[in-house]
Amino acid sequence: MSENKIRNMEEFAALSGISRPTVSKYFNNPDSVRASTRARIEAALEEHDYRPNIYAVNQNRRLTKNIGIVVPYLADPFFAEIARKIELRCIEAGLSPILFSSHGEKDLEVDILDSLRSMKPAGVLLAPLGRISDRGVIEKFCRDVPTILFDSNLDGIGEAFVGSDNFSFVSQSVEYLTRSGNPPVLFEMLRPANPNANKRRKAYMSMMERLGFEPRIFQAEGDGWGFEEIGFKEGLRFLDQKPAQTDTVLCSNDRLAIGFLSACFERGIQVGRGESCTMRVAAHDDHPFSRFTCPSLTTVAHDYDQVSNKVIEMLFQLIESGGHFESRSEHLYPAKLVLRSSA
Amino acid sequence: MSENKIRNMEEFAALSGISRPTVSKYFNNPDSVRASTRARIEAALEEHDYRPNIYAVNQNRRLTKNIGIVVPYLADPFFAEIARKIELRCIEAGLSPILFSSHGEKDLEVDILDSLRSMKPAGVLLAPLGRISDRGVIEKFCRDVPTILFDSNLDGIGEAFVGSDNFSFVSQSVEYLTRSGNPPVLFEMLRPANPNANKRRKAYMSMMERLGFEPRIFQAEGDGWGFEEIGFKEGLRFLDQKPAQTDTVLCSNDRLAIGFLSACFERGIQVGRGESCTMRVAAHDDHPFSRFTCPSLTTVAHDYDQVSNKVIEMLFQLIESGGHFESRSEHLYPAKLVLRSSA
DNA sequence: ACAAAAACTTTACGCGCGTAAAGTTTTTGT
DNA sequence: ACAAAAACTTTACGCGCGTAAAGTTTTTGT
Repeated sequence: MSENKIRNMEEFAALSGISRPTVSKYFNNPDSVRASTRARIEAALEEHDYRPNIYAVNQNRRLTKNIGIVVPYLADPFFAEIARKIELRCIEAGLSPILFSSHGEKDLEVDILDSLRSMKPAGVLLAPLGRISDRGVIEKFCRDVPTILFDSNLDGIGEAFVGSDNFSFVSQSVEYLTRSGNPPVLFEMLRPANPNANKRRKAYMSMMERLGFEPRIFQAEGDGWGFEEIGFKEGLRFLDQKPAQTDTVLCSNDRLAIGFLSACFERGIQVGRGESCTMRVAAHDDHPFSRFTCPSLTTVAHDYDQVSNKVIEMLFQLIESGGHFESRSEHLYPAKLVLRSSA
Repeated sequence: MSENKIRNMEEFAALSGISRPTVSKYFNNPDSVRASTRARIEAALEEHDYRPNIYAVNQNRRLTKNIGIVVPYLADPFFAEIARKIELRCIEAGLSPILFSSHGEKDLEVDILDSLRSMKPAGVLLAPLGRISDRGVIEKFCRDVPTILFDSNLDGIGEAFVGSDNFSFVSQSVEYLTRSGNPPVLFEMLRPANPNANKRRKAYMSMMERLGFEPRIFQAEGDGWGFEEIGFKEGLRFLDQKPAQTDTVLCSNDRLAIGFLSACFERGIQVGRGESCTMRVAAHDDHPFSRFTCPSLTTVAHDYDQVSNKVIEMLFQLIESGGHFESRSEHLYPAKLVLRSSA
């Protein structure tokens, strides 16, 4: 590796003995040049380490190879995990993923879409905030930029939606809980940050009806993304109700359940299937920490791999189709019951 | 907002009635033009929504306004949290933060630095992987790109280091535990992913010596960033040792403790200060979930705000100094003991 | 061995901006 | 009100690349 720095493609082309337009062609697609010239260019690349100026490249391309990935709240390990999977797949495919988090704030989501728009990305994978999203802004964005929604759906927006099937989550948890004990009360947020929560409530209602039980819902107060805190505080309020409503609680998601379990512990209530236990708790999502709660949490798991694979597959299809699909499709993946100790 | 799209700054300048060089000046620094012309430009901006092409802008600037933020493992909520704070501060200051996660992989860290180098960032905030980092690559990167290290230090690399004082963590936890009960055994990883762990071990040794107790260390097997799993599995191994070593355990970090508490629960061991409890557990970091473990975890907290503020302050100083400091400085912030129920 | 096809070179222009230089207008300070 | 300073306009060039067009060399297939 010689130390003389190369300023631009012109200089590099001269050193490699290949003309600049051909070198340019190579960087756009190494397979588009003859094997012998490719070898010469790569030999020169070994010697001199040169990389095309990404800004000059992107200025002249209609679309870049950038992929915007937007999640609503990165401090939630669930999103960190799925973002990680998607990122790695993009890198493998020679694309440049750029990760953004809306941090639970509507304005920040708008700002992110704004700067994404000026980045001319080949595609955007957007998990919207949901209930509090500025629907108009997102709709307009999706008309300008090829976008696939994931995790939470906004009807009719984006080229496609990929996510888990909320009915599948709830049907499995309700079915299991009713089969193995008393029917569950649903513990959820009064004003959920995420539209999946609404779908889960509806699924709970319909499942309970189908099984011939009366649905009962406890709605926790509190806003924002501090679900554990809400689950804890409102869990205490729930537990302190007299008379006790039930011995079986189904939390809308694992993060609420983590707080709820903490409230049970605080009140000295033993949770689980054992004889000495007076409460059963289950939830949905299979959060990375659910294996380590006390007791470990019985939950229903997303199929991370299926969802992230499908997101990537749809993204590639979208890019090949020139950024637009004939019709919008929705892809829902079933969830898997994970039996642990809490119910 | 009229709908005719503006192609470039030339067109926008014409519409605003101001010459293009002055408009360019405005976008670089709105305060550098007369108030009256600024008003005219901003009036036109209201009407026509135009934004300079970032690629053309960045091509011509020696340095961009991009700030690279690199963390070792984003699925760890601790890093998600500190990244969030730093990101928001950059946005406030008119910079463009770009977040990367090494996902615990050496090669990915190298790739990230590689692509950051070609992005001509005004500055980079790097929390390196640590023990497994390719030290040579990072050293070379820091010579080319103005970089501030945070969270974990690499001696002599980067323009400055900002982080928490590991000795402060351990001195407070050990002091508290010895004062209120039996001296603690340190529960740590045999091959910690992070150099902070080594500093904590040394601090533990010296604190125990100073207080006149014999240091005892349990080293958990296992590699990678799945700390909870390691804490759980090796926690079981620790608890099953006969004879029992101690009733007081100090985990090197909270994520190990989350797994360890789960192991205690599994073995039916009651943890806490109460009369019926047979084990005390404490740790370090004040992980976002530590408030919701069962029992809630006594730990020592990073001063997130101080650290992230200082990181940002040093970044701004670095940019003003033209990317280089006269001498490398290290800034360590003391931690704060957080008493909860586990010890 | 030959023609056709493919891949290359040479030349040239354009992308959308930063920015320098020279000249003009507006503002500032007394 | 006046000169000096500041801010502007006009003109022009450069950044590092993509890419088109015309001409040349190399490869391919028979």
